[in-house]
Amino acid sequence: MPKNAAKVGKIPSIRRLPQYLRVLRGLEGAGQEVASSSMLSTSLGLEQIVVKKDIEITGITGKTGVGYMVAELIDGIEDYLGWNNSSDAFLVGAGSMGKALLGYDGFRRHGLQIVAAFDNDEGKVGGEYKGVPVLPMSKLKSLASRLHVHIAILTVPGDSAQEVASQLADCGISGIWNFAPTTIQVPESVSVLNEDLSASLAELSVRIQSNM
Amino acid sequence: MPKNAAKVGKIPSIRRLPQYLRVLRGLEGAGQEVASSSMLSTSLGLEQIVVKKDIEITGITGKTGVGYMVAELIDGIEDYLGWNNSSDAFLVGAGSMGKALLGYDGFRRHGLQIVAAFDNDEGKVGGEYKGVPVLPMSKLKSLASRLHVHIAILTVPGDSAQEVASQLADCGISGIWNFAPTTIQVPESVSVLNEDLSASLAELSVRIQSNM
DNA sequence: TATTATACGTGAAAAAATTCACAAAAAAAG
DNA sequence: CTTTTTTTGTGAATTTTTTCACGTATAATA
Repeated sequence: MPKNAAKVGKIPSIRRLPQYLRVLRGLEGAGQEVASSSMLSTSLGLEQIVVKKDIEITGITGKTGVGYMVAELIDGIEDYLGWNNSSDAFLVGAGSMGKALLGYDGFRRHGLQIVAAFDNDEGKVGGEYKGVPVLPMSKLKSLASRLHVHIAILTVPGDSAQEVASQLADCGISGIWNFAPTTIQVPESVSVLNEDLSASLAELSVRIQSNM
Repeated sequence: MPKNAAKVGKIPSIRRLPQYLRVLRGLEGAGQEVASSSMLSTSLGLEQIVVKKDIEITGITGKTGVGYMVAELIDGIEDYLGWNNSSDAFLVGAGSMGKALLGYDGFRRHGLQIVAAFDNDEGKVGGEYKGVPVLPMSKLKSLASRLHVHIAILTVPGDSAQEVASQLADCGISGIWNFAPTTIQVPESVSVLNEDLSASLAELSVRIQSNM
């Protein structure tokens, strides 16, 4: 019925998968070999059926009456997300948000390795932060093609976001994680994910107002 | 039909409202008095019908054949979000992410004023960052009740998030914006909004894989 | 061994969100 | 003044996501 045969999958489910991964890794470290949906659901504050349906999309099946094999489920989720083979990323904009993300060690665990940061502030260029070199914007294109980097984290101010995004698209980047509070226009071949803090603040504001 | 008469509203719509606000403020600054859904949709890369339906939830109506009054729409959205009367917030955890958020001046525009930061690192306590004083955790409870603060931004490491969240709930905080990569358990009276970076990374990863 | 509790898998129902389709109003154009 | 274009508002259809209900398999218990 729908035109797109290759469906993307359920986005809310995809967004919950990392939570399972986090719990499962803890279980694995504790030597637990099996995990049930009820157990995962209580430790994450979700409904059991949500866990089962989410796991279903990864293709991993458990054993009736027993549960899921922890190691197999971890592999399955990582596989589904493409997080088992680490991919390199650039970070553009070494301001405070950029630095915060450079300091976030969770990315490594998720198969994302920030290999270089870029900025056009001469005071920042040349140095390094958390082991990641800060390079001038002029080096972006040559490095992108040389290192085959195709993910970029965009943490520049809103008014330069569009220009940088265009540059990134031009460099062959295929995914932009946009932290700037601006809508960026890129060719269709580039996936953009907006990390919009004000959206979350809006949701929280309304939830507080309605006492839930 | 549904049990809850006071429905929260459509969450995706709520999360998009700040985008309209951003564009509308730009228009207002440029002296534009009227804005149509088609114009808003093209500048944000959304479908026109999405814009119309989103605006519908705020209760603001436009004029057929003309559009929406910019000033009225801004007011209406701010009103709906509760962003017209500024509310104070605490930030707990003055690490790199905490500092990045303290430096994010967008909050002010969204009616959120961070009045104090808390940390238990003695090296940080006593100083200030971006004009916000960094106080010891021990001061949290007394200040919360004295200043009637009811929103907290949680930027502590994952392993102390639950403990701090419990403290916050104990202080009468009614909304927690959780940046820690952990599920926190709080009483029902407290709204939690998880800002899960790994969820976004998961979504981006899958989208890149499926070439869209 | 029989019974009970646990737990997966899945088709179907329900709810939420998006998209369509079109009537009606206003402005612009001819 | 009439026609065309633009645009809101909304009920309905569609799609997506969540939730339910139940069959079946496994383990534990009596």
